[in-house]
Amino acid sequence: MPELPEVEVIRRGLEKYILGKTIQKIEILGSKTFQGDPKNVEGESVVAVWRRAKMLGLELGEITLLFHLKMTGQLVYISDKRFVGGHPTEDMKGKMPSNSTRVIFTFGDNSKLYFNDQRRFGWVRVVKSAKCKVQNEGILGRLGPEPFDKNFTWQILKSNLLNHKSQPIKVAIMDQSVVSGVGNIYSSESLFLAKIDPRRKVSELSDQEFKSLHRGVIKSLRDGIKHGGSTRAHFVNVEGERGYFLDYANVYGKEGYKCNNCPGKVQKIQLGGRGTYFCSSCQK
DNA sequence: CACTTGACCTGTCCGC
DNA sequence: TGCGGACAGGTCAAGT
Repeated sequence: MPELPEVEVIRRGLEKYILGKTIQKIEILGSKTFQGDPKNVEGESVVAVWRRAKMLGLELGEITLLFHLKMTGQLVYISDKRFVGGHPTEDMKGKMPSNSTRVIFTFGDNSKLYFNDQRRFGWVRVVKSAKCKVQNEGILGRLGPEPFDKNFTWQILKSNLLNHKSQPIKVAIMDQSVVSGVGNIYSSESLFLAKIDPRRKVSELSDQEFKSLHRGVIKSLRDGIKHGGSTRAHFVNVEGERGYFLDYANVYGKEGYKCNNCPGKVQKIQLGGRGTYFCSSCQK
């Protein structure tokens, strides 16, 4: 599911609600989802909630709970059997855990965090904190720069993309070693903002186009966060609320609609096996 | 070696 | 109403 904006929206919600709380109990309903020994986690307190690419870390001192939500993962926080804020979606009302709940964390104040994941691609792993922080090894090692970091310049973007010279730019920009956190929705949106045809080979792009794309990536991700993330089917924040970025998106999911920028129509094609949306009249 | 397809899972939607 | 197939936010592995 979530790309960078959705994971960041979840991170902010977790920071608000569970920072400082002690994990008292872990119930594992889907054994594949939880990797590691829950005994090492029970009794530990959350000292930080961070995000790297599309992964979330709950820092517990010596160890960290590392989450990847993949396509349909959700983290929903419930206090006293009521939603803390917002409005529960219909299918959540009165029935948590739902049939897709895989792990339930109970905190010292008896509030709970539900890890739901319909397709079971997502996971949470118990890892050593120190290893997590060393970004040159392990699971975080192959990730490209964070798009909001100062060190993510257009020159770095260009240089990383040039490791994928012959790929279509849409496929290359989704590679997590190029820039981390861009997935199928925001890649289409970034290329629309940059006015670049998603089928173009990386090797054909000019410096001006790398600059535009760099701006487009940052702007589309920021807009995603601003609107609470993208909900196609599953994404909700920790309060169970959907996100509204897709109401503002230019091309994703807009097949057949008029382009926001010209008289053309938005088209849908397949690239690297993924649905790709663009306007062939103004993306060249 | 570069690129594509399949696998991992479950659910929904669409056409017949 | 039922059935088959395509498709869905991600990432690996295997195949060509």
